[in-house]
Amino acid sequence: MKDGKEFDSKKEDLIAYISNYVDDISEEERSDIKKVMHFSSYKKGELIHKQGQISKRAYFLLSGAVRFFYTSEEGKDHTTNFSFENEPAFPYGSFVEQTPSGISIAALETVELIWSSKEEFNNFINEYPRFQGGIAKLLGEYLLKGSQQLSLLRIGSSRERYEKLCTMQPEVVKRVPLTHIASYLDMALETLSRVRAGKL
Amino acid sequence: MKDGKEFDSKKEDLIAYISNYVDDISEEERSDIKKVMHFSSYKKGELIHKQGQISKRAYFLLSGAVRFFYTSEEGKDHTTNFSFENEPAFPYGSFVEQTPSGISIAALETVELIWSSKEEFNNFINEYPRFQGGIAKLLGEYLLKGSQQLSLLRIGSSRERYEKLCTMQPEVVKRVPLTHIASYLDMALETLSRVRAGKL
DNA sequence: TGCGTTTTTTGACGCGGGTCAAATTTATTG
DNA sequence: CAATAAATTTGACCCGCGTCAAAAAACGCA
Repeated sequence: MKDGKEFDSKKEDLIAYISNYVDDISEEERSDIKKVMHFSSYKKGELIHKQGQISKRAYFLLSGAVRFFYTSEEGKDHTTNFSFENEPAFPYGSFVEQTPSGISIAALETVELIWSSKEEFNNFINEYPRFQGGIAKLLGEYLLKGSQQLSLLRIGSSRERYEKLCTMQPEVVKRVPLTHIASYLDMALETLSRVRAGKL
Repeated sequence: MKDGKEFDSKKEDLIAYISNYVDDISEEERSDIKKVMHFSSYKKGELIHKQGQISKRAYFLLSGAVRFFYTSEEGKDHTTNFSFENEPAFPYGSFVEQTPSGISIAALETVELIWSSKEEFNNFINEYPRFQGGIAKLLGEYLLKGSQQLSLLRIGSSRERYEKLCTMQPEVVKRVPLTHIASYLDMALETLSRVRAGKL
């Protein structure tokens, strides 16, 4: 929860990411980006954001992995996405429109991240409007990619879906426990286990 | 294919749509938007865009309905989206990055639309950079909504998925032939038919 | 290192829904 | 309005995968 200039170097990761979408970020801009970003960390299993709450912070992961999921009326968990280091991780719609989010975010491993509050974020965009288009595009692309992947992963036999995941998101297969992969692929844990054992 | 000022009034629909994302569009801006938009129409069944080609035009539907789909290696059709009047309809990633698209777009009914070429579109954004953020957001939201809906529609039993579609996209149920609805919901045509008959 | 907890595997059983085939209804067109 | 084509329904068959139960393996902590 500490937050000093000792983390400035880590914030460079975020700036590097943004610079793919906004050209020639000046020294002043870099410095102001760093000013609005704060450091936090979470332990494995902790909730970073809870379904139903309004997102107050835009997170960017420095290390670790998180899982996006929602709980249906019947009380079942449905994983909708994963994020890893150097990726944004927050409920976009909820943050932008300040409405209750449909999803929770939980740490799968120890997570280090930086974040900006909605207020700071808005102030920054007002100060530097040229960032607006780029950041919208950046977030748009990131979210769309995730959402399209999910759609793709949900057609075909269980074997096919697992194989798609292996090629499309090898990182997930390596770092995420089977329960959550099964939930992400929308199949029973047992089925996933059998697919991996080559029995299906 | 004709394109005169007789269609100016129809182009207002597009401007109305954009004005949800860009404030206070001036008379000059309106007029320049109209200048870069052209009119076309397609008959039922015609291809508006073909999988594998680079998208050259950004379409906005004035009337009618279209279907987005791709053909897998095995030659099967997979419907991924529908668009109706007053909605954009083009392969966004392909248009933006000028890369081959993964999807085709076909007219489900007689379609009237307006479009802007990539070149005109770019010129317009360069001329009026304040539109960039808003348009990125507009397209981002539209695409994301579609993609998220698709993910939702692909979990649960066939009956559940059909019921979700009825509440989420009643327009689709009304106007789209069963074959394409079945493909969209990723279930066999026969299954969809039985669900509707209450036999499943 | 040993014990308890969590994760993953394995087995048995049943049904939702896919596939193939054919009938029936609804559109299209001369 | 007949005639052909297209869309939708119905039936029979069967297998992929969900569910329940329990064993085995891997992990976490004292």
